[in-house]
Amino acid sequence: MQNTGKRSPATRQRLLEAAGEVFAERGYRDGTIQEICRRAGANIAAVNYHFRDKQSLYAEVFRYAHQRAAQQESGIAAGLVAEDRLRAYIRAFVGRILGEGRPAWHGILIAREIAQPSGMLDRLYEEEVRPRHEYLENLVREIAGPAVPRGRIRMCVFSIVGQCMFYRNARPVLAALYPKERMDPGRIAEHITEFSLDALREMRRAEESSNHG
Amino acid sequence: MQNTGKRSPATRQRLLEAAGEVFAERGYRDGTIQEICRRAGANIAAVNYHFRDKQSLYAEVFRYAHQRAAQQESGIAAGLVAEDRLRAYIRAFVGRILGEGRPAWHGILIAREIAQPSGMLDRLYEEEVRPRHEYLENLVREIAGPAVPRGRIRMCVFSIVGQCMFYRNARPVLAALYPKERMDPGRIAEHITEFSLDALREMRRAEESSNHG
Amino acid sequence: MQNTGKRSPATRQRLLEAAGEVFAERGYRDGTIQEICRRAGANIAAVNYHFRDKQSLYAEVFRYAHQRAAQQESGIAAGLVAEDRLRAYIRAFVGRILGEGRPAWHGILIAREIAQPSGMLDRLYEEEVRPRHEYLENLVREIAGPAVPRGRIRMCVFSIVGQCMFYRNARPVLAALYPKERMDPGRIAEHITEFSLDALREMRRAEESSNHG
Amino acid sequence: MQNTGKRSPATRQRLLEAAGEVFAERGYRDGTIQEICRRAGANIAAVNYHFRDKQSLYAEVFRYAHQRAAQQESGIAAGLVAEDRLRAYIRAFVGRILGEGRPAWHGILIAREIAQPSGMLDRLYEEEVRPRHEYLENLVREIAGPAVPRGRIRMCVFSIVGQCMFYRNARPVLAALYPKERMDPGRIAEHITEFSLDALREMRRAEESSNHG
DNA sequence: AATGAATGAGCCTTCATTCAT
DNA sequence: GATGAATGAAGGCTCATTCAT
Repeated sequence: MQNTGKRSPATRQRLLEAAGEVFAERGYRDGTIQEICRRAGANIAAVNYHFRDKQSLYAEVFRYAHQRAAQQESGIAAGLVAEDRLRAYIRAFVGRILGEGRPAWHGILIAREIAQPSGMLDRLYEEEVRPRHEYLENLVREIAGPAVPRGRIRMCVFSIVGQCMFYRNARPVLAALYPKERMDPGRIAEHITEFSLDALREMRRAEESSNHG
Repeated sequence: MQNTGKRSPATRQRLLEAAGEVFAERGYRDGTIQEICRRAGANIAAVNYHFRDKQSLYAEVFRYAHQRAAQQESGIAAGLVAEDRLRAYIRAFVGRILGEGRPAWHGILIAREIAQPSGMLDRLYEEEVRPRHEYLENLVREIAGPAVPRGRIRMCVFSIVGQCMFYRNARPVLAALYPKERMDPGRIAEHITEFSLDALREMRRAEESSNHG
Repeated sequence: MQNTGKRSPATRQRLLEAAGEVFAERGYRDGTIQEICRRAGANIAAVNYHFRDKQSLYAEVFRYAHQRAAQQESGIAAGLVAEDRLRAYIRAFVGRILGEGRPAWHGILIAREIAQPSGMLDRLYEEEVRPRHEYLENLVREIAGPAVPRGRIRMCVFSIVGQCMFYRNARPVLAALYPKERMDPGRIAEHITEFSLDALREMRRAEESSNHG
Repeated sequence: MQNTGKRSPATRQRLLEAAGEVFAERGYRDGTIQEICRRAGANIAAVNYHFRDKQSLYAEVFRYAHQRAAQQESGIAAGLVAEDRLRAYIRAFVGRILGEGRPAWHGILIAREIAQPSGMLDRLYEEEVRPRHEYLENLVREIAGPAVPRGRIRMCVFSIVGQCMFYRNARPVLAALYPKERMDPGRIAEHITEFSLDALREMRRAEESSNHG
């Protein structure tokens, strides 16, 4: 019916893209297989044929998105000083979060899963979240200095990530509160970087003066 | 069957409490009326009897929670200097977010709504979120100084709120990544306060030196 | 739509009767809930409301049929000599098997379950089959005499039950092979009784002569 | 994927064998084409390719099984006296029923069809069942004598066949009721033969005495 | 001759909602 | 005021079948 003419050898991929969109828009439960198949131009039984289950499709969507994201993220900012690497990282993070990346629904999906975990995130945590946190931990350690205790470092990472994620999670709120303002990823990233660098530098200063004094 | 004997004039309230819990745990769609009525010890038709709709019940739950929260939140920290008022505010915010407050599900519900808005938040935004943001804006303005432009001030508010909210949204992630660590609201609030104050003070310093220099 | 007018307080029972018929006619898998509800004049969701599951309904049908059968079967043939009790038993058994009893589908259902056990028969075996076999064992023992070994007695019970069940299981075959003949339960029961008594009496004679000789 | 290399001209036969097993295990409706093709190592479209239908495959399975059985069954017991021919026949029948024959699923399939006729048995009845019944009728006539009326003879055949079939149909029941006992085809056949011969001989005696007296 | 991707019908189940009591 | 039996719509899933290759 739909999709007449060619044979579309990549129904599976179209299903993944459609499922990503639908799940991002409506959530896992509200996103129906019918809608997914409709958008993919496929039969209603296509999901069950290519993936086994709605749930398996959901898991596969995450794997697919992660894979696509990994293809895009290149070695940004190799060989820069720590502060500039932090700046680059935040810029990329905020950019991706505000929908500049390719699979626009990836971030939304992750935010959803974080708000209402469905149990299929254990792998996601290890593959996506932990590497990021460890990368940031090293960066923050370099900037804040070796004297800052580990727990402090970690909370600084949380502070940075929290500032970035805020623009993802609170987007509808911000749109409602300040409807006129445009979200400029560059400006946001610049602010977060400055805000955080100020705090980290001050932390190093305080730590050093308290130790060396 | 349940609730024999008395007339239970407070069925309505028990339904609200039960609905709050259920919606917080399972979300709007996954939270079934049957479960809500079961927990409230009420008949399955009670929801449609007392409230008109599942949706109306949902809206009423928000109104109810806001009302309860308003009863609790008193005028904390009146008459302190700005930095201490910020400290007090963050402490209260983080405390409430980490489940120290009474209706434990209130914060969860809001976080859910933010992640997946169902359209009944317009009122919520105006009644709950905007006052908080405006209060914080004034605080940040006081600390950062009058020279900082408005957009900057606003983003600082976002940075503060983002740091706090992170511990709500990312709770399951953090529990998975760092299972051994305990979340201490006091320590967290202290860190966020210091981190933010460092940044704000530095901002004032930079702004003043660039203007007065 | 159906069932207008009264309120039909016994939808549950009508569902049980309808389910009994449908499962007997079509089997568990082929018997659809839709057909059951249609015959019961109930909504398609009625099965799920009154019973939880199709499977639970199926189990309940067996319980219900057993209960109805127990109400009917009275203490037939108390105080008769063994041979006449056997005659009475076979007559009742064949009569029930050939559909003279009330829930005509009960026997069919059991035959079906025996041909393709669905796992919910463990209870059935203990409650229905074992008592019958033990009753018959005692009867056969009385007739064949104490000298016949236990295994032999048991196989005689199987011979009797087998002859009776044949008219249930092979009904369609017989109807196809001998379409003109009518199945007369009385004549059948009389034949089985004579056939079996002849064999049992001969067994006693042989046993006694071989022992006492 | 499966079955690479060769051309597998015997796919059709493998499908028949697999279908026989699957239909015997699960029944017609529950036995899926997918399972059949999987076991036969064939493509999922193979059934619809080699046979037209699932139903046609089912019919073909019966024809195939009958053909195999016919190849095996030779002219047992030619030239014996009637009683010994009956003994031989019962022994062969019970042996086949208890799974000693080659296509183990053949008997199960027939038992299934008898319990739940699917309409494709008309041929089966004529080709398999009627010859057996006629053979037995002649045997019983010889043993019971010419004076016994035809209806009586026929019911004796039913008694014999019923005793044998019982061990097929009631197998799971017996396994549940008497789990320790082993089914010995030889002993069973011997019992059925003796039980029946006793009854038939007595019948001849009674008939003769009542007629000639 | 044979494949496997794709189809569409149909089933079981869930769930919010209504209605007579 | 409150109950609970009953409803109907909709979703996920299975499965036999078809079609282009």
